[in-house]
Amino acid sequence: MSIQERIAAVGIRLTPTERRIAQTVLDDPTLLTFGTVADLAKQAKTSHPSIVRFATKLGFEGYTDLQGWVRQGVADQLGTPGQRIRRPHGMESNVRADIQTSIDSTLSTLDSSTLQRLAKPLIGAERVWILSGETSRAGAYTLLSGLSMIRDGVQLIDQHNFGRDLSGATARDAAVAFDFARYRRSCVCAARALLDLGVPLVSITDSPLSPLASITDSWCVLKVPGVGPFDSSLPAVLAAELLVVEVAGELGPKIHDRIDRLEQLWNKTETFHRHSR
Amino acid sequence: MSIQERIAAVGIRLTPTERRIAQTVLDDPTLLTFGTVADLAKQAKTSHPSIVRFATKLGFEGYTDLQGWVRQGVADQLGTPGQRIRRPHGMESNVRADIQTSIDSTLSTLDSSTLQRLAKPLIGAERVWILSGETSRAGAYTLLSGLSMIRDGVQLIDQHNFGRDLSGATARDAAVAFDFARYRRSCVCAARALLDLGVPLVSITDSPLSPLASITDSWCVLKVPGVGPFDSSLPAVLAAELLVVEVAGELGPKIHDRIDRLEQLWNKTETFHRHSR
DNA sequence: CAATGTCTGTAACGAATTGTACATTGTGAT
DNA sequence: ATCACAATGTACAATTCGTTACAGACATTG
Repeated sequence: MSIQERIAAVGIRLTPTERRIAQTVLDDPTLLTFGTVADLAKQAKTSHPSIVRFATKLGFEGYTDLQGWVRQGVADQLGTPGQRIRRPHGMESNVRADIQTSIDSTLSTLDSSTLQRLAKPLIGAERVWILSGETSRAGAYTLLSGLSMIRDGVQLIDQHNFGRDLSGATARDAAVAFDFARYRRSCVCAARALLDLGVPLVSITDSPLSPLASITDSWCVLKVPGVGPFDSSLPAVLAAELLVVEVAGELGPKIHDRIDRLEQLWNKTETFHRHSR
Repeated sequence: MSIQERIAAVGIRLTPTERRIAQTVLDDPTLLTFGTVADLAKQAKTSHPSIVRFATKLGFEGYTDLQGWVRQGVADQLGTPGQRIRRPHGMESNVRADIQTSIDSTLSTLDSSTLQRLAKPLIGAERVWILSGETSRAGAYTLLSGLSMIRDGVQLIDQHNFGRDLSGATARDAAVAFDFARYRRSCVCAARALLDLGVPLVSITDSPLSPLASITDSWCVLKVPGVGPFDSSLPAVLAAELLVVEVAGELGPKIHDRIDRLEQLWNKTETFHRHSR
């Protein structure tokens, strides 16, 4: 049983101060292994007794008992240095390595200037249309969610209603198309239709040979690793998030008011659970 | 420089008792990291001052100094790789580095055994319900998409129709809940409702303090980096994909037929663009 | 509005910590 | 034998530790 589990076990019964202590402990595990009551109290901005109460609430006799338990845990790991680097066995390590390099590659592909170029059409656009295939749905959703929070008029287009939704698109709008590997016919068609209407198109795909890369000049190519039987959505999601950051950066302080209003709305409608952090 | 090297450096100049202390320290490194002067003295069958003299002869101010140095050494190895990278840079907010370490941390959190534990309820379940908050929507979609391809009865629950959709859930089903940071009230409520119905719940969250961690025993905690104004969805998506891989692996060759059939269906309905790759 | 109970910080106390002054022992040289 | 000196243990002082008692603040309830 880890310290995380032990905290979670009583998580709901913790008072605000104890919750703060828990967070502090989770942020820096060394505090608990090496630190004293005073150290912890200072870091969590509370008093000594609250630390002790925290320890007892976790089911220990006192702080000494708690610290002893934690130390026993790290002492066990300390004894066998070989255990520390236990590599995941089997082919799994390939999947993990692939994911790492994929993220790495995506980050270097989407460097500052590329990102700027891709984000540019989205900043001044009246509306932003988002198109996506199946494996890239997560990326499209991320872009929708992120962009919606910092600007109006963002629409995710479902494959079932291309005609209805796209009919009002104009050259003052912009579109982002995600499409990977098995290019969705409907997605490609919709992208072509938008281009015909004069809408600037940003396409995020996985090959220069993609049907979407050839019909626009704002595009990027991401490397998509296979994870298990299917392709990973991570590069698409990462690209979407970086795009949001870029657009947010360009819009600057204008978005602060917007976010504040969103915050107030959430509070009023009690969207969130009470004990948030 | 390790403690062994430091002892060796002054090895020749050590007195008999100091030599005994050194041997004791080398036999059990735990004594130095956690023990007090009294503990060490007892173990080495000597007196308190000899311990202090031993510390000073090694070039430290006193025992406190020596122990602090040793603890710093193990603390460096103790923290996660992500924490280690972040240490020297201080509070620097580098989005790209944060993303890298976040992926890194997620991969190490979801090791083979943890993944197995989390995936287990999803394998035999009659139906799988997926709940999600806002920032984790992308992860929920990824799980829906991936799981749907390898098994039947996967449902993504929208916050607007919890009641209608969940009413038929039974103890033979399973549920996966994504919820991060600002815990969605509706998501927490739905999770509780499912638990009341006896449905096994797997929760993927960002803190042991999450309301979802405390009410189930299949859960994991992911580190979510801030990307721009909002939190990243990458850890959730990655977790979802790894879960799919795990479930797919457990189901084994059964899923091959299923995928083949899916393939044929796609071809017949011409879902994809002709020039694929 | 009073009563009650929970939460949390201040103050104090005994135990344990490290470091130091001093006494004792052991050893080798003269 | 005795002196010099290093090695080691004893005793004590100054902190610091963890813990407990107590009282004020705060919210909740009747």
